[in-house]
Formats: sequence, structure tokens, C-alpha cells
Amino acid sequence: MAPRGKNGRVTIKEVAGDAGVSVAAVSKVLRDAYGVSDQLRARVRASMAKLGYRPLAAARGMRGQTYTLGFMIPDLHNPFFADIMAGVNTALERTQYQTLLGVSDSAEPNEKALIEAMIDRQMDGIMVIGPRMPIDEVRDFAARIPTVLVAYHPGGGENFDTVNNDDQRGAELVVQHLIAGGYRQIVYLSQQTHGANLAAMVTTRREAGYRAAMQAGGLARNIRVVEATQTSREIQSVVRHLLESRNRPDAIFCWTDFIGLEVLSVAHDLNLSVPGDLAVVGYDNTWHCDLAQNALTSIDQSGQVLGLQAARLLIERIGGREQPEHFVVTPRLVARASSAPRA
Amino acid sequence: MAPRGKNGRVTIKEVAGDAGVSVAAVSKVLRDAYGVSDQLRARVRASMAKLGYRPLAAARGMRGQTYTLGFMIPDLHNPFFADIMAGVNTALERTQYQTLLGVSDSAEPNEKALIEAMIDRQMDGIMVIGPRMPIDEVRDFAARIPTVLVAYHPGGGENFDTVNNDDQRGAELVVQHLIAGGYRQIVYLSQQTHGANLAAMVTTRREAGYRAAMQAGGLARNIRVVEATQTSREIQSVVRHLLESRNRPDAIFCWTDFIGLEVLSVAHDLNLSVPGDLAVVGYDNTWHCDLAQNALTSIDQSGQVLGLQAARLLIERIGGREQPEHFVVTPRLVARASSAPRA
DNA sequence: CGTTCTACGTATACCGTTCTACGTCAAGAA
DNA sequence: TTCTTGACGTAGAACGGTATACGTAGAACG
Repeated sequence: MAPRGKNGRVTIKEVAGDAGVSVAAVSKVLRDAYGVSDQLRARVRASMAKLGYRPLAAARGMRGQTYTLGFMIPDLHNPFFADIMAGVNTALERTQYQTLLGVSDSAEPNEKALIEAMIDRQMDGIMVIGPRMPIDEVRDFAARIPTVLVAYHPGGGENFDTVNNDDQRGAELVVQHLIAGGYRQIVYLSQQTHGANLAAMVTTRREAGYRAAMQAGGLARNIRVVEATQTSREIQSVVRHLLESRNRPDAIFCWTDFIGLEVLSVAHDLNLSVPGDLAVVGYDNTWHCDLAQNALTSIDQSGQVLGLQAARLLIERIGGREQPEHFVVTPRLVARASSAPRA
Repeated sequence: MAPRGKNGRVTIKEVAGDAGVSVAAVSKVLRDAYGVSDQLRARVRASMAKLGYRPLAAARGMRGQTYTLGFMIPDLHNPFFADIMAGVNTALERTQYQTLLGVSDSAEPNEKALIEAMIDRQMDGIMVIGPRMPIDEVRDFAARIPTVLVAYHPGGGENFDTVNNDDQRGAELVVQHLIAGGYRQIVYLSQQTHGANLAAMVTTRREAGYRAAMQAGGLARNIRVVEATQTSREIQSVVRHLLESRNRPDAIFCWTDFIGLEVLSVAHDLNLSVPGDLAVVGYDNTWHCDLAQNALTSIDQSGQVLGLQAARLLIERIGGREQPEHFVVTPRLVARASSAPRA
């Protein structure tokens, strides 16, 4: 009988036997390696097709590549990451790479465990989206596996690539837009950082942009930053508290869209009109912003482009590039009803 | 020098050397296998910790397990899948299994490629959520790898487990609720099936429930099923066409929530009041339904429970169970403003 | 006291690829 | 002819674990 693997899997040996060549020759065909005649290649290809052979990634990983790329996303609820992944898939659909996702739930221990797991599985490269871990840990990982970071700002001397939009600029656009619309009591509703306030995190950059633009607009005294976790319950409670307080803001700038949706909901519950009593602005311009019942002003950083570029950089880096590259997209404000100018 | 792997990785040999035991002994400790004294176990554990050893999944996979579970989800935009994954993670957080996700974008070729890829990577088991492929293909895969299906109805004689809610019942609840509220022209807005109309697909079951309940309510003549793809543009165009037609429906039942959100948006654009002019109901009861600006009536099938049960079944099946199990949740209607009774 | 368990470790084949080193053959150069 | 050279193939050692078969020592038993 032909040499089968467990589960009756077709092995490279069987293909070699069928084609009447050596195992090494089959391997060469598989990898498009040097030193195979067209004739032999054709013969091997035919046998592979006939037998339905598929190389075992685990075995390949022991010496060569696994043709697997790992992606870490912070959570599954934020649709922005879906946009990024759409771009990634566009870039990768013609390659033989397979992409697998891990979800960290925005928890630092999970992030590390996940990346370690990806390294353990001999992935060829990883793309890490908006992590919370400090930069020297990222460097540690990047030393062991080709790495691209998205939504994480470089600080110089990286051994990995980054892809971002100019978050500070984006936040400035928001604040300028609100001030121009007649809003003054503008609150920045930030992601919870647990006091880390990493320079690399997008929320930090956005806060910097917010502060700078408030200052520039003569509203330094009105600067107010509030943090909230990602759970619906807590966001609503924080926002409710904010909107019921004595000095209620007249505009809330949320670090990401889905927080903005929660704000709209609370405003609705409290019978506040948007934008009459309160303007709301988000970030990322995900598809929810466009729904008429939300009509949420937001910053477009074109997740698709980010994902596409990140995938490109990752492939290059796997290919051997060592110098870091940092791709930056210019953000663009998309104005909608939620922040229309005051009467 | 100690025997290191590539990238200077610590190998099992090095651990064995450091602990002064055989490689086999270390492997046993790793797998909690039979025949190791507490003393030896402790010594090996200490060496592993000291050296920061991590077993290489690819190497383990060649003979044993990879401790990796694969999950296929149809798309990243539908938040329902996030709920399922939350339940999965709850069930798995105390185990040593690592979960990795693949996204099929609801395309059948992608589904197959993805599952093959997971098998190639020697995953210990897979969980497939709401696939479009016919049941005999599922059976094929299930013969090669422990498999659990979620949101895919069994037809008898399975070699895999399933986890579902009673979709037909859920749809009946919706229609009964709408009829009781005084609605008569009820349209079912279904997922595009490309004419496949697989008995296994949830949308088919929901349609069956819709038809049955319409019939039972004496509204057989009003039955009307419309299909739309998942792209925002097409959904909006289909809905707009529907709402501008001569015989405008007074209620739309959407096969999943995010379609419902699009319907609300179009209604808003057309200045139709909800539920005055049009009632809207979704399915899955994702968090968006609860937002005040949506207030979308929906069917709760508790994704968390589904995910939890599916994970449990998968672990059991990996453990060796052969008989199929089919877990079914009873759906529950959550009424909100979008389908309030007519005046 | 010899025999038989049982508990614990070790030696080693094996998993399915990749990759290095080497052999062979034909064509061209000297 | 003889020697190079390059193109093509092959043999076999890795890769880092797992699992099986076996050895050994001490305890229990008759």
C-alpha cells in the first residue's frame, strides 16, 4: 500500500511514489525551488492533483515556512477592525498565505499569550492591531517574528513596521470643526488606559490633538477628558453622569465610533436633542455612522487602506526587509447631522 | 552549549539537560501523562520556568495535539458572532487550548479553503459558524477533524455536533407579535441564498416559521419574501424599493439585526415613522438593538450560551465522543419600540 | 527467598516536510 | 579526448516534539 499519514492523509511520499520521483523533487515543486525541469514539474503537479495532496503545514513549519499569517485584533465588536481586515484580505487573496485571527479582548495578558501562541505555531509573520502593551515588549516579539503594527505609533528605532493615520491631526480636525460650529464645552471621551497613557496608543495621540486644538481655540480652561471602559453598561453610566451634571458639555468627542453610538443613545434617553443640546463626534467612520438614525460625524482614516498597506509591509518584511517603514494616512472629517452648526 | 532551536528557541532537549532527565520525561510532564513522580515533575517544571521554555506547536502536531482550535465565522461585521465568541472564550479560558479565527466572508469557496487550511495546520478541532456549504461537504470535513456547527441545522445521521436556537419558532414569535400588534403586510427580508435554500441554513428555517405563522394568522395571501446580500448599498436599495412601492408593507422582519438597522435608516430617510408607518424586527438581539435611537425589537437566542455549549461539545468530541449531540436554545422575543402595537 | 507486580524513567522510532550535500549526465571548452 | 560547468535529481540528515516499548528497582505476596 501507499504510505499514508494518519487519517489516511496523502503524504509527500505517496506523491513521490506515484510520480516516480524522489521526495525531495516533490518538495522542490511545492516550493517552486530551483532545479526542476518543466517536465518533472508537470508530472509531479499531475500526481498531486490526482491524489488530492495537501502539504501538512505543521510539518513544513519544522524546517520551512507555514504560510500562515497571524492577526491580533483587540475585540470583535468594533467594526473598524473589520474594515482593516477587508483591506488585508484584498492584499492577500492572490497569495498562498492563510490568515488567522486572534482576539485579545484588549487585555494585556491576553495580548502576550496570543502573540506567544502565534510564535509557537511558527507563523511567518504577525500583524498586531491597536495593542496596549508597552513598546519594549513589542520590540521583544518583533525580534522573534516579522511584525507590523497597526494603530500603534512608533517612537524611533523600531524593528517593526507601523501603519497609522495621523491621530493627533484627526482630533484637531474634530475640535476645529466643533468650535467652528459654535460649540465650546467640548469633552474628550477616551479609552481606558489604566493610567498607562502609552505614547504609542491612538487614544493618547487623539487626546494630544484635542488638547492642542482646544488651546489654540482659546478654550484651554474647558479641556476635560473622561475615560470609560468598553462595556456598554459602564459607558452609558459615565455618559449619563456627564450629561446630568451641572456643567453639562455641549459636545462630546468619542475616541471611537461605537462609543459615540452609546452617547447618542443616552442623549436620546435623556430627551436631549442632537445636535441642539449636544453635538457628538466619533472616530473611524465605520458604517454605523452613515445610518440615518445615527448620522454621526466622524473621522475617516480608511481602514481598508490601512489594512492593505499593513499586509504589503508584512509580506515585504517576511521577504527580508530589515529597515522599519512607517505608513501614515491623512485623516479626513466626515461631517454629519450629529455636529451640525448651532443655530 | 545547550541545544537551541532556530531563533535561539529553547527546546525540550535543553530543558531535559537542565533538569537532568530524559527528553521523554519532559514530554510527559508537558502532557500530564502517566508515570511521573511529583518530585520529577517539580524539577522539570522548575527548569521549564527558569529557561522560559515553550513547546513548539508544529512539532507537537506531528504526532500529538497542537492544542489549537479553529473557528470559522462568516463575517466580522455582524456583532452576533462576537457574542458567540464571548461564550466560547468563557468556556475555554481555563484550558490550554488556543483559539484562532478564520473569516469566510460568507463565500462557499472561502469556507472550504479555510477549513482545509485548519486541517492542514493540524488543529485539534473546529467550530464552524453559519456556513453556506451543503451538508455532505460538512460531513466530509467532519470525518477528518472533530467538528461542531453553530447556526446550522442537522438533518439526521451526523458525524458532528450542532448548536442552534429554534429558528422556526423564533420567526413564529416575531410574526405572532406583529399580528397581535395590528400589522398585516409583513415582509420577510432574507439573507441571499443564491437559490440554494439549504434546509440547514438558519434563514431557511426562519422563512419556514414566517410562512407557517402567516398562514396560521390567516395572512397566507400577504406572504412576501425578499432577499438581499450583505452589502449596505444593496440592502438599502432593496429596502428603498420596497418602501416606495405601491403596496408598501407595514412591517419588515429582518433575518438578522444589522439588516434591521439598515431598514430603520431607510425609513428615517423616507420620513416614515417607526413604528407608526412601519414596524421593524430583527434577529439575534445584539447590543445595537438596545440603543435608544434604534430600539429594535429582536429575538434573543443568547449567543453566549450557544458559544459556551459549542465549546463544551467540541472539547468532548476531541475527547473521543462519537455520537452526535444537538443542542437547541429556545428563542425569546424582546419587544422594543420599533414594533409597538398600532394605535 | 524467589516471583510477580507496580511505579517510574529512559531509549528510540517516528511524524511529514525542508534543505544540504552530493551524484550523474550532457554540452561546451581546451 | 579530457576537463569544466551547469542543470537536474536523489539520499539522508535534520526539525522538535510524542508515543511505544522496555529496563529497573522496590514492594507485596506466597
